[in-house]
Amino acid sequence: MAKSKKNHIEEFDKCDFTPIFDYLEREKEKRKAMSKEEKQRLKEEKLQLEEKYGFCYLDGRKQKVGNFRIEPPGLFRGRGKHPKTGSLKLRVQPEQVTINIGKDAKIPEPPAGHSWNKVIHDNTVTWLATWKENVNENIKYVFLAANSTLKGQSDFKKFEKARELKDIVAKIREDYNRDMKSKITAIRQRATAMYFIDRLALRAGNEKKEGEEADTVGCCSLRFEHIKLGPSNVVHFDFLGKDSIRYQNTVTVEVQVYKNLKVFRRHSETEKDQLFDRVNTQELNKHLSSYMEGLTAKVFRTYNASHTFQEQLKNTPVSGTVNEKILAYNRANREVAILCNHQRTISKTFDNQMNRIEDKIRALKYQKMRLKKTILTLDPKLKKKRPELDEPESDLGEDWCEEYEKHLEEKEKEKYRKKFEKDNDKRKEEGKKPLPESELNAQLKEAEEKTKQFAKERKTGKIDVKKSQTVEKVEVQIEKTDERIKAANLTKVEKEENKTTALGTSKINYIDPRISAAWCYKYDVPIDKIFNKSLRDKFKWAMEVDKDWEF
DNA sequence: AGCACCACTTAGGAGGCAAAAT
DNA sequence: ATTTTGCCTCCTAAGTGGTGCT
Repeated sequence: MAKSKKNHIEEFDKCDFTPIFDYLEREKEKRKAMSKEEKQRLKEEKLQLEEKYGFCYLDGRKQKVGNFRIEPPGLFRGRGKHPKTGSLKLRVQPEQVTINIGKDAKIPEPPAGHSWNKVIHDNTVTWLATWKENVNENIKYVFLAANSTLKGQSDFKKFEKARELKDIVAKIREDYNRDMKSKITAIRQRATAMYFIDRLALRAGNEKKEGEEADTVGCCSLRFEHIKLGPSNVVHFDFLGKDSIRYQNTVTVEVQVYKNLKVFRRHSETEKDQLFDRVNTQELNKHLSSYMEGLTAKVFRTYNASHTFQEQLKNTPVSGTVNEKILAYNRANREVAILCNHQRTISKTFDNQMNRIEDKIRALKYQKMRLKKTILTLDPKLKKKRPELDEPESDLGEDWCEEYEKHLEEKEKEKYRKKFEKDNDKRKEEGKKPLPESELNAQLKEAEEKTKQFAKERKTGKIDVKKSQTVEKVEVQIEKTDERIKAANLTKVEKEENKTTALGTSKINYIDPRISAAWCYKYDVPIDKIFNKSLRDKFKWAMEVDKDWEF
C-alpha cells in the first residue's frame, strides 16, 4: 500500500487472508479442546473484567455500560459500495480518548505508560468516553447500555412524542394535501416529501458527502433515477437506503402526488437531479416543529410503526391458543418491519430448511392418506357418503410415495442392524453365542416385504387392518395428523415470510413496548414469549400498563 | 445560508451457545 | 450422542437532528 501510494486495499482478491483464517481456526480448535475447568476459568475471568469495566454509577445508581471494549484495529469494511472499504483502521491510543466522569469520582487509570487526552466533568451529555476514529473521522462514544434508566427515559420520551403526533396528524395530513397544489414549488415539494415520509415511512434523507460515503438516499435526497412513473398513478421506488439496503416498492399514490412528480421531472435536466431540489431535512423539520415542539421526520416513522402495530394486533384470535396469538403478534410485527423496510440477507441454509419442512409435510400427508384408506377398508360404504376419504392428498406423487416407502424401509433396516449388533455385543459380554445372521436377514426381508405391502395397499386402496382398529379410532388419528399438518404449514408460511424480513429492529426501536405489554395482559400471553430477558430489561419502564392501554 | 461539529438512535451481520431435532 | 436450529449478545457502521460559528 505504501509503494502504490494507496491508502486502502481496492482488490481483496489479491490479498491472501488464509494465514489469518488458519490462525483463527486453530484458536477455535484450542478453545474447543479445553477442559471444563479451563473453560470455566476463562468464563470467570471474562466476568471479572465485565464487573470491573462494564458498570458505572449515575447519580449513585449502578448502571451497565454499553460498549466498554474499544474497537480493535483492522480493515474498514463499511456497508455497500463504501469508498473507504479496505482502509486501515488504526488502534485507538489512550492519548486520543477523553473521559467524562463525575467531579469527585476516581478517574480510571489509563493503560501503563499512557495518559488520557482529557478528563472532563460534563453532566449535560450521557457519554463516558469519546475519541475520533481515523477512517471517516467520526466521533465515537462509550454510552450506557440499553437497559439503563437513562436510555429508558429517552425511550419513554420518544414514544410519548410519537403519541403526541397522533392528535395532530390529521391536521398535518390535511395541510400537506392542500400544499400539494401550492403555486410555490418549494412548498409543493415539501408537501410531496411529507406524503412519502408519512405514508411510506421513508427516512428524512440528510445530505451526504459525495465520494466519502456510500451513495444512499432518504426522502429529501431522492433523485429522479430512483423513481419510475407507471400508468394510473403508480410509482415504482428503487433506491439504496440506510446501510445500502435496497428499497423497492410499487405504490399507487394520490393523483396530486403523481401530477407533482411529473411536473418536478419536467423542470429537471437529468435523472441524477434531486427530486425535491428545494427541500432539505432542516427546513422540513423546521416546518414540522411549527406544529409541535420536537416534531421531526423521524417521529413519523415511530408513530406509523407503533400505530400500524396496534391496528394489526386487532387480528389476534381471542379464543385461539397461545401459539396462534403469538403468530398474530409476529404477523403484526412483520407488517411494521415491511413498512420500515427492515431486511436481512437470506440465510445460506434457507432452501435446505424449506425442503425439510416440505418433506415433513409430505410425510404427514402420506400418513393421512393411509389412514383414510384404512377407514374405507373398515367401512367401504362410507365411500359414497364421504367422498373426501377417497380423494388423493395434494402434493403426493406416485414417485414420491415410492421413494418415501423405500426411505422408510432403509430406516427400519438400519434399526434392525443396530439392534442386532448391540444384542450380540451384549451376548458376547455375557459369554453367550452370537445370534445367527439368519435372524437379522429375516428381519431385513420383513422390511422389504413391508414396502411391497405398502405399495400394494396404496394401489388397491385396501389396507391390512389390525383387529383393534375401529373407524372412530382412525378418525381421531386423522384429526391429530391434520393438526400436525396445519402446524407444519404455519411454520412453513412464517419461514417464507421471514425469509428477507428482520423483525428485531422494529421491535427494539419503533414499536412502543407498552402496546406489547397491554396485549399480553389482554390476551393472557406470558410476556417472556414476546420479550426476551434483555428486552424485558430494556423496556422495564413499560411493563406496568393497564390491559386496555392504547398507544 | 452553509458549514463543521457533536450527541444520540437505528441498523444488520457474525458468532456463540443452548435447546430442539434426529 | 450428535447435528441442526434459533435465539441472543456483541459489534460498530450509518443514520437523524441539534448547535454554534463564519
